[in-house]
Amino acid sequence: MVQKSKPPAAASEPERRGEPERRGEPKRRGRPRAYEPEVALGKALDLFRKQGFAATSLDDLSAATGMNRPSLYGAFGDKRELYIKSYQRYRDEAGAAMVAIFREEMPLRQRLERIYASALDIYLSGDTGPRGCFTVVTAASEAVGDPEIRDMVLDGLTGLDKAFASCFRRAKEKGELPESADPTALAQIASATVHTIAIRSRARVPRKELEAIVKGAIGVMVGAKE
Amino acid sequence: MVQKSKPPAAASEPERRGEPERRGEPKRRGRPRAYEPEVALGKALDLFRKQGFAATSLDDLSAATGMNRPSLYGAFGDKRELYIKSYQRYRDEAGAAMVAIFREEMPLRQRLERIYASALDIYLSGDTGPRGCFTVVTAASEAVGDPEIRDMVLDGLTGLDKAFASCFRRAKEKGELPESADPTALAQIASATVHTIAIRSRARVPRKELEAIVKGAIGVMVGAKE
DNA sequence: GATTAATTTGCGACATGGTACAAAAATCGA
DNA sequence: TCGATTTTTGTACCATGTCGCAAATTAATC
Repeated sequence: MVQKSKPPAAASEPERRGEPERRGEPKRRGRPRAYEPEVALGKALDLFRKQGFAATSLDDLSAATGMNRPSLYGAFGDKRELYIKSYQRYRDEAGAAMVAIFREEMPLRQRLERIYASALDIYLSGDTGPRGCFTVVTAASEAVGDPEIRDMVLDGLTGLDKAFASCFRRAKEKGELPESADPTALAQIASATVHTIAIRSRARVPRKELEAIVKGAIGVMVGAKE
Repeated sequence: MVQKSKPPAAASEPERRGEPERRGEPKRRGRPRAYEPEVALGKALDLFRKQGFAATSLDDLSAATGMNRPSLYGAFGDKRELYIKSYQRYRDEAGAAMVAIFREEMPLRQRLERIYASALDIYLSGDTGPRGCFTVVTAASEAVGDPEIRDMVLDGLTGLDKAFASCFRRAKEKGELPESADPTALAQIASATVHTIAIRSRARVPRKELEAIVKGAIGVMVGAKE
């Protein structure tokens, strides 16, 4: 029970009821919702990442979000739709962190180091256990049977491939890689390294070991650190 | 319904009832079982690989194995025990195929090609969809919450790492790799490549693309094919 | 007060994991 | 030959979970 139906009686004057981001929107009528969809979706995402789709019941979700089932249903649709929305949210968050590092100007090795450090932060976070990569976990489970989910997962996988590829291409142009380097192949190795640490993180391999894997992989990709 | 309770009235003489491997065993008393545990376990494994632990019900398992629930329970224990036994069976099968290739004498590049071809065969098989790598799928789902399962998964992951590492060490000794090559780092890349094709296979990436990934990775590991 | 929208309660039909128990089918001993 | 014994099978059952929905309730705006 996280956000429960306490009437927000704190500020007795009716001044937008503490909702943070309601700017120019057309003033919601009717009974105000007792939850914030954004934070509820975040809680749902946490649960799904922890337990997976099938092992997460609506009651679990209801307890975690503080919304009871019908409210959940009304706000997000059924369990599958909630899973999809959670996944989109994940992509927005995790993707944003990655994109920032891909965009910024820096040497190749440093960029890779920061990408993997960021990935490890995401995969190893979680109170009750490492939450792993939601894309990888979803690929392993729901993607086989659900075409819509599969397409989203594929989009995530190839998105990372492409980001890495263009990153290696730029590095090659700047002379950071030998002329013989194959940016596409390197990108797939880089993605594979992301996937392997995602998998291993879920098996509770400690961060030190994952960092060693990353270090070795970077060494193979851009040459051992002199 | 796969092996159903047809009394095996075919061979009317009571000559071991067609059960293949009952050699010198002390003659089972009581009503004979209507199933063969080996094939039932195989069917259970298929289902678990397809749907995962949580999404597979005892009724599903019962239907697939042709055993009804009490028989299932008596033969293998509860659902979790059955999952564990299925995983051990998978490791026996898939592991054997791999070990054979690792043992045999052949050039490094060929060995890698055969390893990955064998992996792809395993991951892409399945009537209803690619079954993927059971180790990877289990790592992503059950390994987080179940220490016993986690240990088995870790054993599988590190087993592959070690096999690759010793394979690269031998190759280096034989002069197939430059003196600067780092067998451990290469082994982790090789494992990562296995993991990435395992993940992607579940997202229904076509075999051609997976083979291209493998080819690129081999190129990075042992040098592009001249 | 009327309207609108979100909330809560609670239902109904069904699936789930697990078990109890009697009938069935084989071997063993006399 | 025939019953006793042993093991598996099949049916039925239980308590609990499960999803989705239809009322009824509450609170805000008009």
